[in-house]
Amino acid sequence: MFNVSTRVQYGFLALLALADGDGKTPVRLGSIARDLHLSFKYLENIFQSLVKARIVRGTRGPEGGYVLERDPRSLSLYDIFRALEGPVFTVECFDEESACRHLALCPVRDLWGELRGSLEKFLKRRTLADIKSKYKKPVVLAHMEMFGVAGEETGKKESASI
Amino acid sequence: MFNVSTRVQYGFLALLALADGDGKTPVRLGSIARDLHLSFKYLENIFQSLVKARIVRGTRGPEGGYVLERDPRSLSLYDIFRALEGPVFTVECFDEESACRHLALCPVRDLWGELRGSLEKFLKRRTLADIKSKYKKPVVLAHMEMFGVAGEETGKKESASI
DNA sequence: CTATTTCCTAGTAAGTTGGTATGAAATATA
DNA sequence: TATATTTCATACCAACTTACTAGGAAATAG
Ligand code: FES
Ligand code: FES
Repeated sequence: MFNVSTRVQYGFLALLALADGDGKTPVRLGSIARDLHLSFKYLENIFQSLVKARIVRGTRGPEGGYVLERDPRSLSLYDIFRALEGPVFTVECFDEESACRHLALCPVRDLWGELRGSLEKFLKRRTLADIKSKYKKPVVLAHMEMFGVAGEETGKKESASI
Repeated sequence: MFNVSTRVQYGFLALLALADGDGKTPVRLGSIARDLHLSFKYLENIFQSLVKARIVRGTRGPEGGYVLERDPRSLSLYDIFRALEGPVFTVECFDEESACRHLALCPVRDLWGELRGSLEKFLKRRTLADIKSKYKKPVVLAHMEMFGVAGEETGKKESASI
């Protein structure tokens, strides 16, 4: 089965939030989590993988946050999958431990190879910049509107209503 | 992540074993399990799904076994995936319960749609007959040789060596 | 009647997914 | 220097999926 994990879905959305900015001023996870209605803790978890893969760079403390470390035009969906999920495509026949991997000529093995190839080709072709430029409106803003949130970015912590 | 489950791998291999035959005389799971070095019980489990999906038909008793119920030229890899794994592609954004599914215009949502499309297109294009005809040698025979098994189909239960 | 083979319903151990919890380390600001 | 803020690091957990196994009922050829 092919499942796009929530790690990838949320991570990708959050990366678009970084790409929406000017690329210089760090974006806090707190604001992304609020805007996209996602778990802050889970986003932190996800972003540690992105840091390790050198896709983003974080700076701590007040005025801290994350910036993209790679050019969105060369940052592919494949890179993001690899950073967040590890291997993109698995099949027993390709594993070291598999009994059948020594059969040189096998149409079934070839089939899995082609499937992997087609999948990777798709993922490598799409970059963060491609997706971002697909519609005029910033993606994060669009999702905020979906939740009926007013776009107050530096707002005063939505008032002390508790 | 995309994982081709062992259900699909083994099931596909076993279907090729049926396709290797004349299409009339039933093939027993016992012989397939022996030739491909797979678990008989697991194959039974897998074939129940194939029966339910009307891909194969079984007849019980001695001289029983399975035959293909569908033409290999129209039996696609997609059909086999569906029968054995259920949904081929899942992503939260497409689910009923997902928070974001009501956003009409979303480049990210479009991206997942394209990914699904590309995957399904690949799987629907390949048929059992295609793969079978890719090499001259029957696929099952090739795998048997890999295990160093002599091709004795109706053999005498590999002698009472226990 | 008996051996053989599929059919059917369960169950289960290991791995993956989708998160939480807790606290340490760094840093801007006062 | 003290403090609030933010990332960094490690560990944990519940629910779900995967990859099987178990035990027997039902059909059928000889
Ligand atoms: S060699 Fe792995 S399926 Fe044929
Ligand atoms: S609507 Fe689901 S990701 Fe945008």
